[in-house]
Amino acid sequence: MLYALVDCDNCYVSCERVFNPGLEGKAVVVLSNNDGCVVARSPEAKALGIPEGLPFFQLAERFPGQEIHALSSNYTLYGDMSRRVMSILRDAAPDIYVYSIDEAFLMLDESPYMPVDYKAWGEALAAKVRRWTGMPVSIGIARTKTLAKVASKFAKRYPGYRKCCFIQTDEQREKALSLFPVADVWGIGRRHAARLMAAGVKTALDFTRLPAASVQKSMTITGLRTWMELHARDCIALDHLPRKQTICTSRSFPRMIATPEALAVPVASFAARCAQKLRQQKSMAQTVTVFMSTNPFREELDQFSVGRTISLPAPAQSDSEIIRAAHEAMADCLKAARRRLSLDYAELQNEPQTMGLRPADHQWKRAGVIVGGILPETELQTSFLDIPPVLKQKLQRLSAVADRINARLGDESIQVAAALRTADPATGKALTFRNSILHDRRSPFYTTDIRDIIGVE
DNA sequence: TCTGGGGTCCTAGGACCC
DNA sequence: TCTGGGGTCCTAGGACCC
Repeated sequence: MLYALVDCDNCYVSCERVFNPGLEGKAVVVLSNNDGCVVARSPEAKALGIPEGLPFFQLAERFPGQEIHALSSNYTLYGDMSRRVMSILRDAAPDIYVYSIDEAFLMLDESPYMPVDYKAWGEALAAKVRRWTGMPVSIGIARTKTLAKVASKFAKRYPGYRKCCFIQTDEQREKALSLFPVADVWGIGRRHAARLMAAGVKTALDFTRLPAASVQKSMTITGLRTWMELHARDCIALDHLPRKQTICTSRSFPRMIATPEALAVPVASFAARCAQKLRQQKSMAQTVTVFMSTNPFREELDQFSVGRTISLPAPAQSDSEIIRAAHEAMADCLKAARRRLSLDYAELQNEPQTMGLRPADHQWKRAGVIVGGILPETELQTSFLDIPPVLKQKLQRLSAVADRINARLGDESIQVAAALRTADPATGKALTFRNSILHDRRSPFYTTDIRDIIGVE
């Protein structure tokens, strides 16, 4: 068995360039939600030394006079481009595992009777993806997934590989690992890398020469698996988990929020989105967690973060059941926050100079909803603790109808009123939490909205 | 003024039971 | 004065990924 890792080069930037060739050869960055910080960079932007995660507002300060194109993220576009790339990969190999929006593992058979020149096969596949979608990809092929990752980095870095690197022999493996920084190995993160470097373990090859027992001791079984994979022993399983075990929707707010009424809107929106994801993967949840935190960058303000979990009376997947539980959990969170504040208040009363001062409410910067205890959707089980079965079925059907309308007319064409804000004073249009998120620099929905289709003049 | 989001896995340690 | 032991379950926190 061989693994081919197909990795899109600078995925988000490449998506933008397909439809805006003027960005070719320029320093381009794509920003997170609310245009918060840099999440993707073109090679030119990397060459300028722009770090990943740099707050957008520091970009102009840190790189004055540079021509840098900064774009809001357009996940609709990236998701659609990803789907196109993956469908080509699915034609190339029957067994494929989509690992993330920009990566997939292809499982390749090796037959002694019909040997395949996988190096040439990979080069042709990369060229085909590029020609059909405009997306540049790099392909690494090896006996384990960790080694395939290493190979793909070589394919990306050196044009001589023509977008495909095959680590075939032991000799090639050792050579590659001796040139590969230990910090870049899949599964070795910042913490472990720093410790290894300090101990003089600099390359992936150095790492493979450590005794297995000491690797397990300091990096648990997870680290040992990585060690074995680098020794060409296939041991990291990609669990084909069709259903996620938890589903989370969370966002930072463009401005901080202090009142429960204002917080209830995004929380309902997150809950509805979680419910929608549940229905998409044909699951039901047994618990709903809400968490929220203040702005850690505003050190002068009172800091607090809190999360509370509600157990549902029976598994649920409808918008209204999940939202109701989320609001209950949110109320618990706020109660805990208030308790904290009144403790602080009591302490303040003991200090003569602050006596009589009332601590201000927390200013929330970020919140989220997690649904857990996920079970496959089955026949509705009746439980005497649950809402009446007739009502439950009605709520299910209501959500299903909403899903169909949104599938046909676009997301958020119809939604639960609790996730709505007041009308936008300028346009009179209902303003949802989601379209209150800032994305001033977003490209058009070239591939998914007929109004945004590219024109030729 | 402005600082991302969504997951998984592993382990230590506490709660609880007998 | 002396203050069990072993098992299981759960959770929080840390580490990692993209």
